[in-house]
Amino acid sequence: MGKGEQTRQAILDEAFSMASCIGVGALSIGVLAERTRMSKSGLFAHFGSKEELQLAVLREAQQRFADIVLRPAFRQPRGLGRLRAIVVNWLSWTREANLPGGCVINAAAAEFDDQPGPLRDEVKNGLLALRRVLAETAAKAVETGELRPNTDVDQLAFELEGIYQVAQQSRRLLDDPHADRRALVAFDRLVADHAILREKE
Amino acid sequence: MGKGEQTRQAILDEAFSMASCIGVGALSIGVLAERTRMSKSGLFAHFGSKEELQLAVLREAQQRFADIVLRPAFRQPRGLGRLRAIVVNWLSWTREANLPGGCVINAAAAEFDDQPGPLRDEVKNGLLALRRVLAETAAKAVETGELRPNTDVDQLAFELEGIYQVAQQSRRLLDDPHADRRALVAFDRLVADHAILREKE
DNA sequence: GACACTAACGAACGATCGTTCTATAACGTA
DNA sequence: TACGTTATAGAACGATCGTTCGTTAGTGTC
Repeated sequence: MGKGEQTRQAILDEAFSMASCIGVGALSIGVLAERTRMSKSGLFAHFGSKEELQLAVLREAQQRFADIVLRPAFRQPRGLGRLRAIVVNWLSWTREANLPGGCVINAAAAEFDDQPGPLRDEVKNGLLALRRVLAETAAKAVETGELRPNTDVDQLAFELEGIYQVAQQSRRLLDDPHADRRALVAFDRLVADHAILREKE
Repeated sequence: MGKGEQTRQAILDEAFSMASCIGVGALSIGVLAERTRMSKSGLFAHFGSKEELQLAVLREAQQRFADIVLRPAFRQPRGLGRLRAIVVNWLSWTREANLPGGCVINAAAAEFDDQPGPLRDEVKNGLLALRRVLAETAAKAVETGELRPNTDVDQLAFELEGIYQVAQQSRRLLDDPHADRRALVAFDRLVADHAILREKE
């Protein structure tokens, strides 16, 4: 990795953790330069525009999400276990990644849902892709016979996303120490509703 | 209502709808003055500081929420019907209120969850109060015998909030036209899980 | 008609914003 | 060691930020 690439990654690291606290939209090149002990112009040269920097942060977030949440879960055999692994990793990924201020992606989702442009598109595509992964993982649990054949996997992905969002809000804003537990309770109930009943289990 | 109060309300109306699009944190006194055809200083005098203006917007949001979502629902007799009325009003309240850019409160929740101060406190208290209302409404449905006595009403409020959040995101960011229907499906299933079973219903 | 009070204005403040330009280091290759 | 390339710095730009100040209208009261 060349020197430039190395610096760029260091900037991105700092920007990533900053964005997690104040939001991608509130990122400031001046403050970021100060934190990385660079000049504004030197830092700026790595991205060409503020928007490009913000996009880079969003892409970085998606990549880390895939590395921390999805990839490990996919080492589980397909089925309900894999789906549950995703949820468990998902709930704790802001602690694994360098995200002192919570999930960048969901914050950006609320921030840009009304502002057309590349940033909104990036967030939208990322979340659509995630929904697809969730739905497909659920579909595999149908194949394995763990979920009922008539399960609406898109509805399931929808509800999973809801569980995640409220868990984040409860933990971060409302300081609820039981948020994760509540999220898992919700997940188990949700899955049980679509599970194929086995006697005595 | 005196002249001053009238102007202040007009400013607040505009700020409210602006905040819904760009977020409470991104409100700008200059832009707001332009939109209301006032001078920056004239507008500023009504609030004394930007933070005070932001607080006023958040309080306005909570008041409108109570007027549009809660008050009408409480005209229903206590029980599941009332709970469902809250959810239905809740899902559509951004259309009733002047909220072209979605729910201000939830956007602010994501924005300020990491920034201590009066704004975070205001949002947190508002959302805690909402959770309380939801839980108490559910508790009344236990009293009427519609929900099981051992229902965890706080867990239920938690999950309701999740359903709302993902519905917002699906509708606003992902442009999903079925978001509200999915939310109601989720609600009905959630309630059914805690309902007292009646034969043939 | 003088007076107090409120509402709004216009100008200016220092700070910070994103961005541009030019210059200077540092580095890789010959 | 010289040269081209890349990486970073420094200074300045015009714009906008929140805020302050002094002043001017409008309004009701004695």
